[in-house]
Amino acid sequence: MARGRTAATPPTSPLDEREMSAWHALIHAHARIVRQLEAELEAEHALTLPAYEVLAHLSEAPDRRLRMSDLASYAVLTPSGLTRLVDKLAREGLVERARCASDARVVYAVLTAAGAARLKTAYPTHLRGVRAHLVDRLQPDQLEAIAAALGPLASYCPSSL
Amino acid sequence: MARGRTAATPPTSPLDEREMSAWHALIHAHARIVRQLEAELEAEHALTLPAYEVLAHLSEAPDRRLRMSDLASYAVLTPSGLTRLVDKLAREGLVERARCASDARVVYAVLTAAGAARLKTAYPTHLRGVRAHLVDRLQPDQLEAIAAALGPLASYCPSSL
DNA sequence: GGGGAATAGTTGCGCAAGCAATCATCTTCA
DNA sequence: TGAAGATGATTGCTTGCGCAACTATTCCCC
Repeated sequence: MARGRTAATPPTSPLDEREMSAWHALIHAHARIVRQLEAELEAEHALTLPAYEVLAHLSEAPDRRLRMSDLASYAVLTPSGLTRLVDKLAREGLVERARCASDARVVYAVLTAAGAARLKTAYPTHLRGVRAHLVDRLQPDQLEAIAAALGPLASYCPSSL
Repeated sequence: MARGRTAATPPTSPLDEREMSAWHALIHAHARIVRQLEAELEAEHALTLPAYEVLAHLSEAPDRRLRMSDLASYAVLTPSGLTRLVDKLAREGLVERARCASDARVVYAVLTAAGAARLKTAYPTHLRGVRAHLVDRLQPDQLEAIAAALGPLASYCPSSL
């Protein structure tokens, strides 16, 4: 816990102005962007953001299928959260479950034709939202900086780690 | 809606590599950081992150009190969410409600002594978390870049807008 | 090869929190 | 002044989702 430090400093020094504002900016910007995006997605296509992301990731996966646990990390959900989300999407016919031949423990979520179609219609909304609320409001170098700074903190860890 | 664009471009052009990775980095990093932070806060002090933020904002407010609606925007909650959170904190004796003399519609949330004490013990945990999961993993200029880029997108809008 | 640990996924449970509707109060302006 | 609209806060309802516990399968290795 205690890494080398001199006697007089407190356990950890308080956040300075820059640190505080970065932290708050991250929290607030995220909340605002995600909320708007989700509201639009929900209003126009009856999809939550995680649901959209599940469909999107499946559509880009080989064979349009992914293991549940990989999908969970992609979609920023816990395994249990993903199970229920896939339940729901399956009820709507947008994905299907498929067992894995070589390992009976794993389950694949597979994008159905209906799911692909739904994704296709929702895509413009999502794209427009990401642009309107994030991308188009930043300079290219700012986008780069965010990706470079936050990317390593995200560490997808799909199946690995 | 449609700002000037030439005929051949699609409604909105798809996200390029840089844009995609910034967007994903934001989503994933946020999720990861907030989850860890919240887990620690909850385990050590039985406080959710929004609850901590409410206490923290109150402690810095003049007279240790804030209007419900202002507090809601600070804490990144909807009014209804804040009402219930304050309900809960009040039940635990960490905050109190106070009516406003000049406007009977507004309610102040006021930090109690117990709330201040709880905040004081939770502060190190929060601080350590923000450092460990965000601040200490970035270069100073990266923090600056995040604050500069995301700050405007957050737009606190405390009571004003 | 069989027993214990690890891994994949699912469920029971509970809670946090958003939306829409409602109530109370204040403002405005005819 | 009094009726319509704004504003602040709360509640009913619903849902998404995380944790912890559980089952099923596979891996490891003695």
